[in-house]
Amino acid sequence: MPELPEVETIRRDLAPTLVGRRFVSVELLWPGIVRQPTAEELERRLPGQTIAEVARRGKYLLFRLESGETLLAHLKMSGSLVLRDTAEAASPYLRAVLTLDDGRRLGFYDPRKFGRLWLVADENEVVGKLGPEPLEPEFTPQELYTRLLRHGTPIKALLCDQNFLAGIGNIYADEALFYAGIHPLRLAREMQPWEADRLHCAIRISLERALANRGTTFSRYRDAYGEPGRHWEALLVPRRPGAPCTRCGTSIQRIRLRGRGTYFCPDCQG
DNA sequence: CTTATTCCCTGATTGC
DNA sequence: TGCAATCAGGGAATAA
Repeated sequence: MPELPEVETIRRDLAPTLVGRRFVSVELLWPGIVRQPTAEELERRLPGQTIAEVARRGKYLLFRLESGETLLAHLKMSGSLVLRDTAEAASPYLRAVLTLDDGRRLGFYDPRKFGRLWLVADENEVVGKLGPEPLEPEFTPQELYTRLLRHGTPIKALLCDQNFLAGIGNIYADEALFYAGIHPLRLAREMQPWEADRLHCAIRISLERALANRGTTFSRYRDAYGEPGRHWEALLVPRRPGAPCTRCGTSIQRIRLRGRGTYFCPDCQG
């Protein structure tokens, strides 16, 4: 479950080695990984293209190419992108290998086959509808408050909606709401201005703390070197029902919201 | 326009 | 112990 901090960690790992490099070949061990165009067309069009920039939008990684086209990758639940200078160890989960002109290889591993690749002329075809980037200056408490009022849905569901705010998923939505002291089922349009301020701050701090620890690994997430992140131990909300709240010791509750496990402290987030 | 539900996929976990 | 059923979840597609 790579979310913004995990994808940004991978981006920072990849950018210095990939910018200026050229793709020389594409090997699709599971062609279903290509969402757009067809697998055959991506195999034909990507080789020979040089990487101008490695960017991120929400949970998407963007490899902007000198041609103006963009290669996009989404890791979804269980994907990882690992850079090596030798051939990959045999793995049943290796779905694609992108080889670069310096001999390095970018392996896309994904046990659950949810992850996808796109090669498009206009990246907005894929990421155009995403909400604001929470760490960018355009995301302000005032803007958050105004937009919260337009929704009659539980705040947790809204935080996970990529068209409302890009990059937050199940874990960091729970973290931010805990930090802000807001119950996950509170309706967005009932939020008070000061609560939107606290939430805005809480979102940023939750993401920045995780980024400083190179992301949260609790099962599969790996950085571009194949290493786990260190943030699992530093999460404010233990993701086990009945575990003591890190702030007050009360038993952490688990509910199901939109099919997602939601953890919160009934005392701190009353 | 909004919000809610189903489905994809497979390793891990739970239940009998 | 073993095997089947259930769980986990990001987001597209679909329904309302």
